[in-house]
Amino acid sequence: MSLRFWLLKCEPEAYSIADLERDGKTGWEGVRNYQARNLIRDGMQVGDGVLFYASNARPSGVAGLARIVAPAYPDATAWAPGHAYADPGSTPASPVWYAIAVGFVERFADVVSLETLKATPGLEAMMVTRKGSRLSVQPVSPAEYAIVVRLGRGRR
DNA sequence: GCCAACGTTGGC
DNA sequence: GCCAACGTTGGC
Repeated sequence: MSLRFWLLKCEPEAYSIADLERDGKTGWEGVRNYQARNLIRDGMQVGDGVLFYASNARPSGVAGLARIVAPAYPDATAWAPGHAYADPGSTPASPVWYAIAVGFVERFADVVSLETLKATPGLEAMMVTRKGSRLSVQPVSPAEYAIVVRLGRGRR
């Protein structure tokens, strides 16, 4: 199966591309939206490319690249007592929520801002450029991924 | 901090 | 199953 591409959103205050660079890889946990869950559990494969998107940032935008480094696994934070993302509906025997392991690839010298994404031909259909798109896990086409990588590396 | 857009919840 | 109320997201 050929590689797929994704956009993952996170607020830098919670976890930034610099944190991922430091850690090398991280568990992308705490997703509590069914559409996003389905993409993680059913769509992501090891080796897939990830646009690391910083939301609620100045500016918001794609801060770098990552890669899926392990298959999806049940999100144990759902049944961790007192955890901020605890969900009594999800149990080890019957997990509802899934997480994915993401590895650092590259940090862009400059964030490719949402404003730039919106203004770049070829990205009109990209979910993140559409008004009101709140999904924290989004599919990205190979062509869109290539365009954003080019923007991030400063070549036009 | 504001608030529009969206997803979820729950009464009926 | 409808839909109003509510909570959250996220750009600005």
